[in-house]
Amino acid sequence: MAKKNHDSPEAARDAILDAAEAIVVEVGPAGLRISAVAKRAGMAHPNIIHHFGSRDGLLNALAERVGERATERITQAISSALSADSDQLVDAMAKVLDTAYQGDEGRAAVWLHLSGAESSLKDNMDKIVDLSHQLRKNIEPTVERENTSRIVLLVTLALVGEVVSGEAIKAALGFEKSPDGSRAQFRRWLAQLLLQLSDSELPKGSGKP
Amino acid sequence: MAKKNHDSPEAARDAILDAAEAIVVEVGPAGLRISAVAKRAGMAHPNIIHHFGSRDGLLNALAERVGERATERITQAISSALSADSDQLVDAMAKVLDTAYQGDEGRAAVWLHLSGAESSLKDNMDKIVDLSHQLRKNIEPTVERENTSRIVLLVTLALVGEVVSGEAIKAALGFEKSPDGSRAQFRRWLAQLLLQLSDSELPKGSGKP
DNA sequence: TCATGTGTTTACAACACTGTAAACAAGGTT
DNA sequence: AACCTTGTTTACAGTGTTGTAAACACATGA
Repeated sequence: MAKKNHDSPEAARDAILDAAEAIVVEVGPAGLRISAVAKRAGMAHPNIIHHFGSRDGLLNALAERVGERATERITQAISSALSADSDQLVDAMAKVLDTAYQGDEGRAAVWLHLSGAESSLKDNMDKIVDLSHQLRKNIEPTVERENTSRIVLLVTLALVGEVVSGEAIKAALGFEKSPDGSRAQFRRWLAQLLLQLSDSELPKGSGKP
Repeated sequence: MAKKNHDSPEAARDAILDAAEAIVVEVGPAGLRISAVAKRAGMAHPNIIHHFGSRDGLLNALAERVGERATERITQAISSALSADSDQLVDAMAKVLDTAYQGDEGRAAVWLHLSGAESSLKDNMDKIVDLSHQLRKNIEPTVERENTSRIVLLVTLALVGEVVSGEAIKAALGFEKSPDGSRAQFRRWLAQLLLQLSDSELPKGSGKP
């Protein structure tokens, strides 16, 4: 006896992707077993292969969806910062970092990329750099785009590191976990630092005079 | 017929750890198969279990060795920077970053930590913060230790991110791979930025006045 | 020379996981 | 009402991986 069908293949695919995303967030990319995904989605595991072709097909589809969502959330947060008053700027910037650092989509995106799943990373990064550069130009019109790229690179790498082993490293360095503890303070600190970089003199392009 | 024995159990363990480290660097922690390690070390796989008890035992032992070596290399580089003249400081600092970012031990340490292997992370991070704070105090005696921790956290997270998906992110952001390309420039830029942070006004601890 | 210890190997057991094959169920279409 | 399409399930095959058991080889010491 077959269980109740989904109305459309899209609905089934979405249900499977939801389950897969939750599991990836929990156990990481290596631990993803399609039988576990099937159990969580309430179906038998061959159904997943029917819809996505293979385990890799599922991972790639998930990477695509998750990358898009994370990028949309981050670009939205930067856009908010773009239209913020200057006295709210630090708050808005901290929120950008919160958005990037806290979202499960971001975590899943990193995990998936880590496991070799492909996604349109370049397009997404381009959008983020564009918006970030607009923000920096709002603060100081003469800033160089090259520096924007560098700042985005630094923050992105830190984000990935945060996702991968942030817990252990922060704990080892004595950053408290509690809300409004030193971790939230760290984000505020970083937000201020990034905004300050827009104003102050950054090292020149080549590094050598 | 058994193949030529190692002289001591330590020699055998070292040979196994060498092979395991090379493989972890290549394929990441999830891809480590003890049979592959055995093949590379020129022995049969049960011998690995004989020496380390289990696959996890091997991973933990490797994490310990690799963490110690990476920490030693990094602290050594910071110590060099400590005794550098001020006109060589940027070079020395860039070398610290190179040491951290390029070493295979660093990559393996991150991979292993990622796979759940335990190591004495806190002790190693403490050493690094101590030396970094000495360096910052040399430049400006009034710097706060809290800020040193934050800077080390930021750079460490970025290092982890670099190891995990640095290739893809840098490529997506248009950083060239060639030696002396924009990646080397990025490290120089970051080195100058970090040194500059020692001089300029950093955000206050709480972030709110 | 024999005995003991241990590094090492071959053969195997047990298990988990992915992917396949065939049948079933439920909807829409003619 | 019969048919076709497709979402879904059960049963199974195949493969790869960890860990075990027992035998083997080589060194050291009595």
